[in-house]
Amino acid sequence: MEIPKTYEPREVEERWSSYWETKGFFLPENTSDAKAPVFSMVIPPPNVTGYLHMGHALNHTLQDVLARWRRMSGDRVLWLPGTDHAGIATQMVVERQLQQEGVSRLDLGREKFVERIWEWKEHSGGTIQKQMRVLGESVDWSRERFTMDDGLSHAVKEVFVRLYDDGLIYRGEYMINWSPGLQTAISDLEVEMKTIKGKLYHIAYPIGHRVNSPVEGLAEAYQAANDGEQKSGLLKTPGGDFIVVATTRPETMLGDTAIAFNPEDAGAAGRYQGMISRSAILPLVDREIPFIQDEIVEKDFGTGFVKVTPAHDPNDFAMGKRHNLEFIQVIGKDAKMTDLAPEKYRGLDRYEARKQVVADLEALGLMLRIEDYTHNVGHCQRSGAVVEPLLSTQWFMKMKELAEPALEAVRDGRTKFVPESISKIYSNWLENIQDWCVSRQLWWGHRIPAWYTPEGKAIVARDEKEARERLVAAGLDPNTELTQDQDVLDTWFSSALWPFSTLGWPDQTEDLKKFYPTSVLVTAFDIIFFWVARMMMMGLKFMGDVPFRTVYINALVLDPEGQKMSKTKGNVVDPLEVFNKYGTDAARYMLTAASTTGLTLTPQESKLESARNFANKIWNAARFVLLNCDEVLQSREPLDWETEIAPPELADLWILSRFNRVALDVHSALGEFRFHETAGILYHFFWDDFCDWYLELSKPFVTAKESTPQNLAVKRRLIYVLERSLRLLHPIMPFITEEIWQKLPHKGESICLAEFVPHNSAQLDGRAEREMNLVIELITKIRNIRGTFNIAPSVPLKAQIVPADDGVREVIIKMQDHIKRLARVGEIEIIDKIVERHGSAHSVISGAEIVVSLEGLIDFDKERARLEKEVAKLGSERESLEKRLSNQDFVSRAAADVVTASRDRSAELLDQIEKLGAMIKAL
RNA sequence: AGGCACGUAUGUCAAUGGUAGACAGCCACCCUUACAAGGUGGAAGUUGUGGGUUCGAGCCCCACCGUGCCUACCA
Repeated sequence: MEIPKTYEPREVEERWSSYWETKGFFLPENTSDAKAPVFSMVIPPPNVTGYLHMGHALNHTLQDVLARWRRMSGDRVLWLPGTDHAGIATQMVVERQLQQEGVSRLDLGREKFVERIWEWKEHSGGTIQKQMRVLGESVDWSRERFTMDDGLSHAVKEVFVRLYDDGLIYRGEYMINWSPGLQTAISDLEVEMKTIKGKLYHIAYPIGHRVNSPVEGLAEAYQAANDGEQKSGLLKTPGGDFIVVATTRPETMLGDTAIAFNPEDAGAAGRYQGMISRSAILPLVDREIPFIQDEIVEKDFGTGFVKVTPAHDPNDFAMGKRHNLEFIQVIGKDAKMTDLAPEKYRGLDRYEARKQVVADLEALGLMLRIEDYTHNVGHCQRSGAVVEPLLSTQWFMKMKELAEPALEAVRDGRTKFVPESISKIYSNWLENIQDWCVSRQLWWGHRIPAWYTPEGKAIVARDEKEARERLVAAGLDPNTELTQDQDVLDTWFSSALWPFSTLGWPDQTEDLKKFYPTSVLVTAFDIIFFWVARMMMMGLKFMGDVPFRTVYINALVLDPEGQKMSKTKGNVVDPLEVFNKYGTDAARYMLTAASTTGLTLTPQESKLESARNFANKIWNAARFVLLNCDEVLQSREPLDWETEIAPPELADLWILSRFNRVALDVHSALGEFRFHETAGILYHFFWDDFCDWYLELSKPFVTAKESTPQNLAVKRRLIYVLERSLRLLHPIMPFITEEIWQKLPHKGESICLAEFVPHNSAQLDGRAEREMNLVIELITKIRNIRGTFNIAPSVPLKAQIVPADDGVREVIIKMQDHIKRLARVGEIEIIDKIVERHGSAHSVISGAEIVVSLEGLIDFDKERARLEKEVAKLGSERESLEKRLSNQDFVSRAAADVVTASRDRSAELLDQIEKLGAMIKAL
């Protein structure tokens, strides 16, 4: 048999991923037991324009680990894949394409444009799906969904209509976030606040008089008025009174319809007593605007006067509503000044207008001060443009009523977050939730199912036919002309339905009954609000139950320097490159092992190397077995542990016990999403226990030329443990385990469907573990001596061992051949008492004393130092134990088993210290 | 501004209130018949600082210093 010395992942991976998919192993129907428990997950649908990034790689790996583990544990597993239509992103991609052809989407028209997008999707859209296939993710491709599919679109309409009928969706003119870059409204969540260095402009507004020619000296007067303790924004001059307001956006003053100040300033002792009865004349516009009092204005900020632009600022909008102000929209959707602005400014871009307004105010002497000012400005997440708060008619979803059940479901534990601390963040957001603007001025997406009569009355219905029926019901002419709303819904609207729309809702399908609620959602932290919370609300509203029992939040993947990855920083790591370089299994292992309790994950080259080495270790352990166990491997039937030819020996009982403990631990760790621990347990079991000890112990029998019954039994058990270990490793490292498993005696078509090893408590063997630990410790101590004195491995040593009791004696006799070989000792003598001390090195373990003859090799200073160091180490441990034990409070208050353990340990330490002391003395 | 995390070996991270571990790196010796992507042994820590609770604190509480994230927004 030819087997390469190092594991070559690439060739292996290609073979198995296509095999798995062709065979349909990942369909839940594949589970033979129709009554088996169900385990279901929906994938967080990636953006259809996207390609796999490290975050997906982590997210998908963890889901795959869970899916494979549950599948092997006998569950009917559904892991449903799909993508979302990413309205804005996708439209942008195709628009950019058109731009290169010199065509705009408007030239093409809506229908043709949407056709183009579908074409694009068919040809270029499936990148992530292809990547997922390469990675062998165990999703059910037969159930793949896309948010723009007929079924899911149907669900979207149904939800919209029902929410509307329930009064939870409404249309109205409100202040929304307008993205001038994208020419659409966006939701609050899509606005990203960035700190910007801007200016704060202090502007004087005249009270009760017009300013037609430049005013002198106002800036100085303003300076003087604010020099002292008492600051004031009211300037009295021979030419008349002025008030001063400050703004970061001077161009909006053209739309001012009031000046506001805090009611306390208006009171008897207030600075601005009496102002309420006066009015200002808006410079450059000459509009007379009133003063209003409003709590929202802070007295201590600036002058205490605030200009109010109800059509261009969310706070001002609220004040406008409260005080019945005029809403004058001076900036349009194209971010240019409208016809409602004075003629001079019309058509100017908002920033051009700002310059002009500033210049004009300066010319009039009304610009009193311009200071540097750092503040936060909303930017459109997608286009980067500065968001314009605009008054606009849009569709909204009422959230308060929907949020309450979603809060309750987490409070009462119907849905659990892992880690638990996430639930606080979730609740906090839901408790302060605002209504959701769901309409988007795009062409790609679910068109809003609303029709308008020529008079502008909106009829919400599933289709035009139903809209006409509803016309009749409303007593209107069914033949009246109807035009459908031009807008589409936010992509997240359809994503919010994902856990049930993908399963066939609103039809009561078998899948829906079987797989809803889903068992687990694995997702990233940053879409808790965008997605998780909204799914909770929609699931509870339309399915009457939570969409998932557990939400596991995976870590945020940082770059190797610990920085957040971003395209602008240019530090994005392509997971496919990493997976290619180190192998998919190694990369998966690294990601799993790095999934600790923290919220971030910093992949490191060294961790990947270590993971690759682990894969190679597995490969070579298997290589050893495959190259040496021919006669057993010829049998294709799985092997039994019990074999009549030779009874299990200590090492066998030990590894079996260890294996069962590990199987048990892995089960419970995965059950609680402790991925890091799972990876660690398996690593140490396979490398330390299986390779370093069990496999090493087996060597004399396995490599022996003659096949005695004992040799055969050892080989059989070796293969037995290896095959089962592969099963435990499979969820994390699917490819290498499949590759090897297929070469071993096994049952079934694939390790994917092999049983995930029932742990057998009866095979836990504390005695075997204790005895084997003694052997391991003994060998380690002798190796330690060899290392200290730099004795080459080729030089055989002579060891004497003093067992503490007959049990130990028996173990040493039983294992002496192994001990000799692994410690490279030529001769072992079991003695009752140490006689020859001079010229030997000594060691003490729990249960035995060891003497290694080093005639001519020993360095007494080194030996003394070594023993004294050991004494010091044990001594300090004993000291602290004794200190504790002499404390009456400890003895009386600490748990009994802790006290007992401390006493035992202390006695043990004393024994060893005394023995070591005697050894030093005798040197 | 408010909220939430986090500060542990050189790096990245672990550790139900019971004397701190892993991986990588480092030092020494070894190509010992699966693997040098390996083997054997070793060195490395006042757990950010200062208090408190407790028989006992890396872990719980308070304050401070430092770092990160989220939410909101101040004109």
